[in-house]
Amino acid sequence: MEYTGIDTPALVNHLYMPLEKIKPRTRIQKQNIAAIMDAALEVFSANGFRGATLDQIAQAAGISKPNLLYYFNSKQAIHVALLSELLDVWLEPLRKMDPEGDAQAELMAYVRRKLELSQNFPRESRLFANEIVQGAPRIEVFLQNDLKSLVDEQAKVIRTWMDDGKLARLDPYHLIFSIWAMTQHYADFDAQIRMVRADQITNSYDGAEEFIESVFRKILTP
Amino acid sequence: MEYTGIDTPALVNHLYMPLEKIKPRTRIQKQNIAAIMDAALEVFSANGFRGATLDQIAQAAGISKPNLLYYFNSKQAIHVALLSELLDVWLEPLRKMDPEGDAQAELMAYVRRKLELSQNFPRESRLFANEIVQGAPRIEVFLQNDLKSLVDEQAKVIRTWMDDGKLARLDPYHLIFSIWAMTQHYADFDAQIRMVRADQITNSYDGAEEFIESVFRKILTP
DNA sequence: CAAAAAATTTACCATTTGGTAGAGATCAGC
DNA sequence: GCTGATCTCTACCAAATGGTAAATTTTTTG
Repeated sequence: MEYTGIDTPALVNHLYMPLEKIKPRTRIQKQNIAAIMDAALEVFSANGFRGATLDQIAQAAGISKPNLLYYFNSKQAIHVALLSELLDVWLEPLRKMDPEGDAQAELMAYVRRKLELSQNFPRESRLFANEIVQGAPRIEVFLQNDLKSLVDEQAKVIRTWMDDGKLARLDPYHLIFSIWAMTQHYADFDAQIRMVRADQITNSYDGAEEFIESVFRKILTP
Repeated sequence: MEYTGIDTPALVNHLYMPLEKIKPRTRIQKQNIAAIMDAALEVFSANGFRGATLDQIAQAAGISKPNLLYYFNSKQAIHVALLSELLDVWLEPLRKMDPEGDAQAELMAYVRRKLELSQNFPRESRLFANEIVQGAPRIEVFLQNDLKSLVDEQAKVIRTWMDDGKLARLDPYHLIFSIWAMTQHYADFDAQIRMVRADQITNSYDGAEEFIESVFRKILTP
């Protein structure tokens, strides 16, 4: 997910605005902020917040550390900017699940979109994984509010579907968690999968779609 | 400071890792090493290798940093000792799966044992999660050897069972990965689950066993 | 109990790291 | 092509961090 220029925390005359969305105004800002965000994604996702260094990020972005700190005035600021830019995209598939649509088709589409997302954006997946494994200290508020209400809402939808006999009866929360678990596993534990299957496949996702689809089709069918 | 090779240097006259090979000889050694390992598990699992500091570990263990370094001569050494002490325990359930036993019962028992393990030892689960998400730099060799051959072996067993019609036909590797994904998710993403379900449950594992068992029963039944 | 061995403490050190100051260079708009 | 705003560079700094040296205290053992 490359930085698009939309809703990014920016720095104006060395004033840090934590979650304010400010459009970069100049060509150079656009360019540098995009480079920084991409570099930060790379470095944070591979090392976690504390494991990442500003020097690494600056180098990956092709600028100097002080210059990096001209755009984001702290390490936290970059991290927060990254996460908040990403959270929306990450939840879109779940949000898109339509109560009016066909129950099984909607859920299978969710599974498929979620898998695609983690396949196409494994670094983003690992960025979140790093954050959550370590207790989600920097996105706590978001999880408790936005994520929680979305999940609650969609769990209700799923429960209605089950009540109507359109899906096998299962705990909706655990169902959602199992979708997360199985789709993200391939991105988050990519290293393990590649090492275990080194002689058989080069891409962790090989065969994953068929497997996951068949699993969820089986367990969702009433 | 950070090096990736395996270090075996000894402190004073004895004490080298892995811990299994260490024979603590005195009461004090036994006590302190146990305290250090527990503290290190706590700190590493919550912060990752790089995010953990020796000061934190020493404090959690109730000793001074130099004293800590009297028992383990580097941060790496503690980490390696921890991981190698744990790896055996962690793989035991998979190893225990018996080709002669009843296919479904064996696999369901594996699922149950794996879930129990991550439920009873969530810190251990997160220790591995941290390590693998970041590319498994310090347990690469183990994954490529011990883990790989065990998985290959048991995948063969599972395939035989499927050939004999005792299980539904699925990719054995993906089946194993899905077991890992679903059981570990509750430990590794505990923070997320607790925040999403803050008003409903206090323990992430609430309802997990029933759900997971019903899922795997469904997908394994031919 | 005395000597040897083991354990702990105090006092350091070199690097790394996040972050700053401020001078100088470059750019955009008139 | 001038001027103010934006951008980048050099030179730093203080705190944190992994680790060491060596003296001192405690424990074990003959």
